[in-house]
Amino acid sequence: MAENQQPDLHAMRHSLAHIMASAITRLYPGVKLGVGPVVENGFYYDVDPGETQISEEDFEKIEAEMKKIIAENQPFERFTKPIDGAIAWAKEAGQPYKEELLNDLKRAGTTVAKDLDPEQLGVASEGEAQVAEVSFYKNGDFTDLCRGPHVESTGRAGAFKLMRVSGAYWRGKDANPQMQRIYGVGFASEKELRSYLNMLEEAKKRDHRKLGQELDLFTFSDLVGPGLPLFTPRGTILRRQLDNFVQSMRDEYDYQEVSIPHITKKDAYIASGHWKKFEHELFRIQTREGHEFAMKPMNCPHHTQIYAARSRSYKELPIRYRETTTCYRDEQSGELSGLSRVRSFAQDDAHVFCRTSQVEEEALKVWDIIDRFYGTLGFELTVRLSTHDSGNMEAYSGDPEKWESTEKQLLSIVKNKVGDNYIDGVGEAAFYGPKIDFMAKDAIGRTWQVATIQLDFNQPEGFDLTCVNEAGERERIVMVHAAIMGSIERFLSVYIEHVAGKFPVWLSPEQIRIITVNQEEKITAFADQLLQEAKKMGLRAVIDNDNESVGKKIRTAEMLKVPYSVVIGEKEVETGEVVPRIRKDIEVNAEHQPHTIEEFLKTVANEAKSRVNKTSL
RNA sequence: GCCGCCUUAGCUCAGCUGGUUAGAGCAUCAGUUUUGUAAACUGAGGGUCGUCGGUUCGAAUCCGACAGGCGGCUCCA
Repeated sequence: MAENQQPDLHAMRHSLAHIMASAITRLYPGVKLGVGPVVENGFYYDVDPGETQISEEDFEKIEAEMKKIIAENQPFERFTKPIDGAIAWAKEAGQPYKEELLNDLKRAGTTVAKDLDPEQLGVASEGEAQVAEVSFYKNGDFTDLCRGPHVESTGRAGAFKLMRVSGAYWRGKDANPQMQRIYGVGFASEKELRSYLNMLEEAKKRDHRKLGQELDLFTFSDLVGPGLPLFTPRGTILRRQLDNFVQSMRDEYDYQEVSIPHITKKDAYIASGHWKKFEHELFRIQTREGHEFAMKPMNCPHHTQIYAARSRSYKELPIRYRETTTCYRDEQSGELSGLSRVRSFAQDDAHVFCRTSQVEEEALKVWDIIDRFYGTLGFELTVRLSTHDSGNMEAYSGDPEKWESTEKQLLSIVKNKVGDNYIDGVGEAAFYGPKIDFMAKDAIGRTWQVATIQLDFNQPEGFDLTCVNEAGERERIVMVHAAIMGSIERFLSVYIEHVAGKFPVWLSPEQIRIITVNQEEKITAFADQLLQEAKKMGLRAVIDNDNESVGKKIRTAEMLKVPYSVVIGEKEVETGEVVPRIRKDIEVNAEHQPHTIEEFLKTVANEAKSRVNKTSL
């Protein structure tokens, strides 16, 4: 079968992890080993080298040793030991982490930390073993506890490169000792390795932090503080255009815009349940009279109070509030990164207050907006149903039955919409309810969580939200939380990298750049006339009348990724026509040809209006 | 927050093992030039080498703390 002809990348990468571990053991005797699994594109091994530290400067040495082991073409030999014999082996070999894993295997039959009682992790056990024997793999003089599989011998492990070393908690718990995690990538051939490394270079080029500076979109200030982005005029245009697009679709579905303050009393978060869970992530404010306030980390409590300002009839429902507004969360400093994770961010937020019977229709309306938004921006979406983890109920509010029923409701919505084409996100729910999350796949194949539709039965309880029903009784309602971009900052980080800074015309901070050949009066006047016409049509145009060569000014326009530029000189003044220079990614139906100013501007304006990345010029 | 690495002009970076007034390109500003589709020429300004402290006759260079950034871990309403 053809499949058998394919190199088994998983086995190769796993073998590379062992080869790296054996190299490290040779170079750093006494090193204690953690785990060494296969990950996307490669592998890692967690090691505890004791007093010494392994740094990226040591990679050359480790790689050389690995290459030696590969050249020795040691066979991978599998053998088994009874569980108690294995534990004795770990003790003797001075491998306490392996011993801990073996104890878990013996007692619970697994080493997966999240499936185990945290109190019991790694504790030695007496009595009957869950696992009778365990397998080992040996290459050369290196032996490791391992389930396999491996390639036949070290010579067949493929091409690799060590990438980085970082800290990682033993078994992912921050109370545990921190080990050094050494990452490598592995591929079947040198050629594939090189093409992967090239792809990484490409990803670096479109890094939103780099483009944000080059395209003058946003900045950070040490005085203002980490995680607090400052948007320039250009960046603000982008935000505004994206937000307008979302809001125009919300308008179709009769959302009403509301407006709230950015701080609130602590009491609101006690009622919502957020205080209990996120007390330490709030920016807190003490008033001079000693009352405690907090910067809002989300908008639902405020919005509930607009709903709750008077009694509501069932006839009014659903009531849909929307607002794009900034939230503040005191994220851990090590978490902050560009626009992807910040301490102040704008949510394009909305809350629908409705009866349970109205949830499906409302969710589908939001879903429609999400489809149109991401479709327009060229993302492929996948859906995740994020539900609670019944083994970890302390992370959630409300009773389990209510969780079951609301999840069933969301499941049926998802099934109706996409059939079985969704991901099961057990344990991914919000503390107040299950949600439908949307993941966008970007132009270089990475996926990011973006939009979300959340069903909340807890906050209506906490804030006692009701409507008066047909029988004249107070009836509990539910809330649907819906963000399309989620956070504009985070969305921008994804989107800037998706398009590599080449925004479609409707989003471009600068749509047309008018370049003068020289500073002669008639040329400047013509350029200015073009500028005024463009402005009249609602286009964002800029004149570059600097005393620089035309080549230089073209270059500047290219580097700013302006979609259209026109050069204005003697010729244009005489004929009254322009030959637009069009950014390469924009699809054109014809060669660049002269157009009257009116034709040109009309075409660009149409393109901007229809939010496509095409032109009929 | 934790582990590791990094921090020299607005940006990108030189500055060997500590040794006189710290450099370059781009950007900025001024002058010359009046330019035709990806970088004209000349000149000028701009840095208490992230901050504070220490070692030393002497610190951009060595050590420490703090701040900020990067890569991970943990977390993510």
